[in-house]
Amino acid sequence: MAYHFAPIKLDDRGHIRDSVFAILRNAILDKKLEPGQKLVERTIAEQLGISRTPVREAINQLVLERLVTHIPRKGVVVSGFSKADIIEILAIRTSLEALICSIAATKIKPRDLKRLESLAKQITEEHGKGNFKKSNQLNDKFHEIIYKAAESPRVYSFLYTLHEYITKFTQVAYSKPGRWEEVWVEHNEIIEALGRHDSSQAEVVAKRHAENSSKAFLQMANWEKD
Amino acid sequence: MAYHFAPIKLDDRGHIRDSVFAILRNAILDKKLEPGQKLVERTIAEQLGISRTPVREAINQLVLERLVTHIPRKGVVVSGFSKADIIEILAIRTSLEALICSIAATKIKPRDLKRLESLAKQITEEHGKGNFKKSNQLNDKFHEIIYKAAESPRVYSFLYTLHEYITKFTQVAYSKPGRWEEVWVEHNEIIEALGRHDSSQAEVVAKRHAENSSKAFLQMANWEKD
DNA sequence: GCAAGTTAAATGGTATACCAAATGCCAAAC
DNA sequence: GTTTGGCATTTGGTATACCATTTAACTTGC
Repeated sequence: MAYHFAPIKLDDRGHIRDSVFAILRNAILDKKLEPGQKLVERTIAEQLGISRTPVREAINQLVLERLVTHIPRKGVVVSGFSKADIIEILAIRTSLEALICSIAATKIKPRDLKRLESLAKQITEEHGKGNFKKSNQLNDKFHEIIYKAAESPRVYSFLYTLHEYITKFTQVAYSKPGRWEEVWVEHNEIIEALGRHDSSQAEVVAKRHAENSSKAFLQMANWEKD
Repeated sequence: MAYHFAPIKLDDRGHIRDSVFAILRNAILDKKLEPGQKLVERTIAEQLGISRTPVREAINQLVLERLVTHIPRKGVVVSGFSKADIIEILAIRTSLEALICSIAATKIKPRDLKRLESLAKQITEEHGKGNFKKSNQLNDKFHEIIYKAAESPRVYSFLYTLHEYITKFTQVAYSKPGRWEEVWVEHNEIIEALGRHDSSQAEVVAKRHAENSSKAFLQMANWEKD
């Protein structure tokens, strides 16, 4: 029930608030902090061996990311993610994946297309060898290349955040049987559309890819709560 | 060049940081603060007659909204919005409008459909009478009803923020000749799709509506800068 | 014994104090 | 005159102190 954090290491030259933000965020996404749990500035600051100020700033950022909810005159509590929340997040990701892919189609360079082709092959290979962790990493890289090719900083950062929610918060071993064979096909459809610089087609196939991933994801995740 | 803010009124019981955030945000969106201008915590705090703390928190929020940029060891400066930025923002809005409309189609109640029908008529009427301000207000209300019907808090708040950027930051008298006749048609297409609870169709017409609005907007806004 | 009022603890919001890094200016040395 | 070293100022980051509000417990009166 109670939380406890080890004192923070001050070795790094980064800002304490960012470290605190990462600590709290990971604790929530890893479910070390349960939904409904109250976060008390002073307590966290004492445990980390720092003052309230950076803790405050970290908590403010968590509020803006909706990972915690500020209840006036009550403090902040860890938000719960309902099934409806997950569905909303997946839907947003789907929309923005389609968007970023259609933008990327207009800007992508041959070099990145080559890297995508190579990655798509490797993903399938590694999965065939049973290296699921590796294939997931490569999959992330695949999408990251597309994200970056679009040169759309806002869409990129939205998608990055959403991606972390989806993969970290829900610790689903993301591999529905047969899904990776579909992924191979869909990745090639995406590469093909990007290669032809066909925005509308890229949008269509990226949307379908994200929708299928979302479906597979929801099927794997058995949700209890509403 | 230099900025100056009047001392803040402490009458209201809301948090000072929120007031400061609103003041700075409006100043940026209204171009009272020019891009590249440096924001100094102490200076703003002194001018507003408060301490640095709430100013700090307000500035942090502005950083997260990308209205100001934090340059390490330099301070925060007001971000400029390039044409590419506007295009990105319009594209995100288009995607999310299509999404929220498709969600709304599955959830909308007869009462809201009635209100939409009535609003669509009023918008056209008021525009016909030359009450452009009024028709714009009603138009916002029209979209707000759809936003709320979708019961998707994250999409809603994204769209809300984007809407403020688009309308406030760019002070375009948003009325390309002939556009409102199209709007009348498009609004009715949206109402029709929502009424049939046809998600895919709602998505299609909402996307087209947002795309056309974006086009009209970009045509009206003559951008000088890259 | 129960209820109401008063007080003390908890907690978040704000103000202020302190510190470290960086920048710029001034003086001294060449 | 130029360059370099050092000091002062600026500025943001962090710590701490103070205040207001709320909650809860305890006491006191019925």
